[in-house]
Amino acid sequence: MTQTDPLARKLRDGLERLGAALRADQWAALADAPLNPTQAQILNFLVKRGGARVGAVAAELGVSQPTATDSIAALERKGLAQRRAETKDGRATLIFATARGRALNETLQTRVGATDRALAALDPAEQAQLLALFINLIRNLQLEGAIAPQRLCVTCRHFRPYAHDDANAPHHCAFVDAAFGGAALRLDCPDHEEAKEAEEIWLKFSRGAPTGDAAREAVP
Amino acid sequence: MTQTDPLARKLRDGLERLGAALRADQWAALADAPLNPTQAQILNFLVKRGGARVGAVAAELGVSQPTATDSIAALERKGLAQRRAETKDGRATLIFATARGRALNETLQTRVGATDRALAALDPAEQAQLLALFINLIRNLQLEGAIAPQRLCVTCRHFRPYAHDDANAPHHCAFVDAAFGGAALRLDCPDHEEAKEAEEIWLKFSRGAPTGDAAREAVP
DNA sequence: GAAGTTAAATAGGATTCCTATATATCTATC
DNA sequence: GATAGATATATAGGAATCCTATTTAACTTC
Repeated sequence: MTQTDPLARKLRDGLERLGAALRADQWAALADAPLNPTQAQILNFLVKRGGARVGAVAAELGVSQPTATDSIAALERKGLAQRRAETKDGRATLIFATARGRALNETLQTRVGATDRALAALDPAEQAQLLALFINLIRNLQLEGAIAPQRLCVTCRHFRPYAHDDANAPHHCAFVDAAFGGAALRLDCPDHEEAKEAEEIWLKFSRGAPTGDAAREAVP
Repeated sequence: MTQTDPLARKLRDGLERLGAALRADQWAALADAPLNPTQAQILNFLVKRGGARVGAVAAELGVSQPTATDSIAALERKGLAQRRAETKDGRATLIFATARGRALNETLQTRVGATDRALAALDPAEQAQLLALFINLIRNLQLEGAIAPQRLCVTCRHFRPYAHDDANAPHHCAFVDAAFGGAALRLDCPDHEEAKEAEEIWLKFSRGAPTGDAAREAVP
């Protein structure tokens, strides 16, 4: 592909538009809070991961390492994050959210913005569709090396796509040993372990249910 | 809704992730160009619209008006945009891309980044699905007043959803007087005219094809 | 152990991005 | 038509983001 195809170009424009709306939303949600969207995003990442290196923060935000250092310093000044030496590697620094940081993150994460409402207004089938498409895109970006590996179900060694007949919960997670449906697929699971045979799992997943109705819905 | 529902929350996270990837992409694509993603986005907007007011630029980017003024000034310093008095309204300023600006925009828009490739890797049916979902979301945001009115087919008075029997091109545009399919729906059409009966058009569109197979695909 | 690689910090600087306010101009009202 | 209010932008002021290039320290490899 030497040229963007028109539809992909349109989708990028749409993504850009939604991204801008999300960013504006975040500023609005933080109007009374002592931080800005970038800091809030880092804080949430630190809480979710229970600490992270500077490089991981930079990769998560998609910014350069010095920028991550800058923003982490801002969080530190505000007493929301702390820096500790990494024992395994003397070059590295681990960043943690403080108790105050965790508490603040908790209140911020429950706030509902315009984008949340727009997403919630989709009907459940559309939401599930969108989630599947996002997972697909994130996986594509990961394969390209454009983003750091995400903790997706579809690349996890515990994931068994279409292990069950139940159309509402066809998948199985071997870690929690439970069946679940497409709407419960995760983008960032703490129990994730990268599968060696990720490609194989993906094929099984993207092929859809293995029964007769696996035929494409586009076909009448 | 006083609390984000879990799936909507997950979708917001996904959107955030894709937005970050897109931003990183834009920086990479502009590595050798004399501007940054924000300026490039403004420049593209100015070219698409053939000029815009400061306020419209701010609304498009989802930033405050002074921020838009700042970035427009940066484009002006670089000789890529120009400011003119708006004749209709003495308070307003119209911003235009210069010939150099238009030329630069042209070369930049043809560049293909990681996000474009990730989108292009989706199969055509998935791309069409994603476009429909984006349109739905953008419309929801517009209804909430969270973003400025976009020039969408689905809110245009020339749009006739499912006017034809052809499953590949069921819609009709009365402006160009031609049939077209879901993949050709626009997010920013220069010929757009806001429909008075937008809600009605939307209902007709979202209900799907009016024939017997209009039943929800979720139903067996 | 030397050379190369990697993680983070530092330096330096342009720009983004905000809120608050000033200025002009338009619009609606008495 | 004068006046009050609303609107469009610019300005002021300042914190942070964000970059590239470089330095420092620590790990890794041969």
